[in-house]
Amino acid sequence: MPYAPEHKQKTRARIIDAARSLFNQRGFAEVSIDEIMAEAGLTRGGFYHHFRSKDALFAEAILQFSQRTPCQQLEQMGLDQHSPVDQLAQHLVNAYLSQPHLQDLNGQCPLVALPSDAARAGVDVRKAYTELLQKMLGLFESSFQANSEGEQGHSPRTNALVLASLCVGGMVLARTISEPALAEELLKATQRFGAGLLHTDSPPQQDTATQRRVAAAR
Amino acid sequence: MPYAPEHKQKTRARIIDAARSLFNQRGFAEVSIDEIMAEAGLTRGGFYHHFRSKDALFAEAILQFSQRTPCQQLEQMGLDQHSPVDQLAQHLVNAYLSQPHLQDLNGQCPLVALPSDAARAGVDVRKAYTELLQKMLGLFESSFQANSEGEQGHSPRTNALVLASLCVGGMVLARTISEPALAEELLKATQRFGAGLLHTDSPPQQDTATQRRVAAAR
DNA sequence: TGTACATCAGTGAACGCGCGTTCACTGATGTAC
DNA sequence: TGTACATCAGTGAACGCGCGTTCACTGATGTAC
Repeated sequence: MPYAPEHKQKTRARIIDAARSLFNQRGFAEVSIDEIMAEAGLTRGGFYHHFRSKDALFAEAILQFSQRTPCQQLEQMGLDQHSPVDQLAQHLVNAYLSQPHLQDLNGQCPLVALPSDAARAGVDVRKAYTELLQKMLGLFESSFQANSEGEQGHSPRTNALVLASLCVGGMVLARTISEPALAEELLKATQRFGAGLLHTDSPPQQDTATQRRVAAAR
Repeated sequence: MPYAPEHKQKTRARIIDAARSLFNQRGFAEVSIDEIMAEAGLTRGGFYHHFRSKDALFAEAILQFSQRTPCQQLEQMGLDQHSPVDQLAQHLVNAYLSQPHLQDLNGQCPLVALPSDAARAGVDVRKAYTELLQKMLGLFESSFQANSEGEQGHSPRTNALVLASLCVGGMVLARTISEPALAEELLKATQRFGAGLLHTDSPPQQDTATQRRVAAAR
């Protein structure tokens, strides 16, 4: 048995990471297997020892990100499962709809980077994409559940679906348009609205004093 | 002067229409110039008599849609500029976040069909994409202006940015995921939330009776 | 402890293919006489 | 009114190129003796 058993796994992980980064930056169709393998420090020929096809690698790349989502990164940074869940959601929304995330082509969320690529890919890719969305929804939903105290607003599930659409939609539009000022406007508006939704479950009714308090708390 | 002057323009429009339809269905990189020309009833060679490059055609295709947006279609269907503007916005949101729009790969809004394609294209494409978004924002903003009567909610501009992000984000996610049930959930949730936002400017506070009234009105 | 060996991760040349773009041409058209 | 002509929209073969994938191979590795 030549080579340690983890050797191939490490190489495989390196290829997946290179693929995720390159796909995020330039899209699935625009990146070649040659480039991915070179980025991973290898040559083209070995690719099919690790993956069935380029499409299979695409699915793996999204799955890998799904397991390293900002949620987990925040969790690892001191917020364990028993700390108030809404704080985690709030941090995620703020980080998601931020200039750093807008600039971070390499590390950005695939939900934003690759929506139309994934929509046209095979079912494995779309399943991975769905799994990533489900994770985001789960986090938001439990945050709304923890926060709603018999109020008359929408259900936690509805609010979670709305907040996820807001995060992805705001960022997708900001990414695509050609005017930085409008992009900034989009991020600010969706971030503020999302924060209000999470904080009080009734953002449009909050007065400006509340808005100022929310802003200061950040 | 052979051929009537409008002859070339008609051919050009036919090519643009074929391109918009094919790009919408399969993406920019996945559709070849051969296919577009064939769809328009022509052969490949003539392409460069009409367009500088494939990228230039992409920009034209988005611009063309921008001039045939659902807003205008609704406007042409009896709602002139002086009728209550919020009705137009309401109709647009309902039509946008609907199953028919989800199924209509051919005629769908490019904001939804081609976000990551456009994000990686040249500046002309991104400008066309921006123009399309601006039109949507303009419609929403004037609707919120007409509807807000000194309430304490967000500004019309913020609400418009949020509603546009919601429409695009909800539809992009619904398009991409692999589970029809979740897609339907996304459309329902974002549509209901968007309707509430437009109708009362304070959706999360509306009680279930109000929700039922809004639902019945549709 | 040292050596021969079997394994298999990684190599790089080659395959067929379809792409965007170019170009010499053709032939349908409206105009001039 | 009829005909020769200049125009230019449209044709289709050809170009160079890079892609995803295959395959015979090579050589670094851990194991068996």
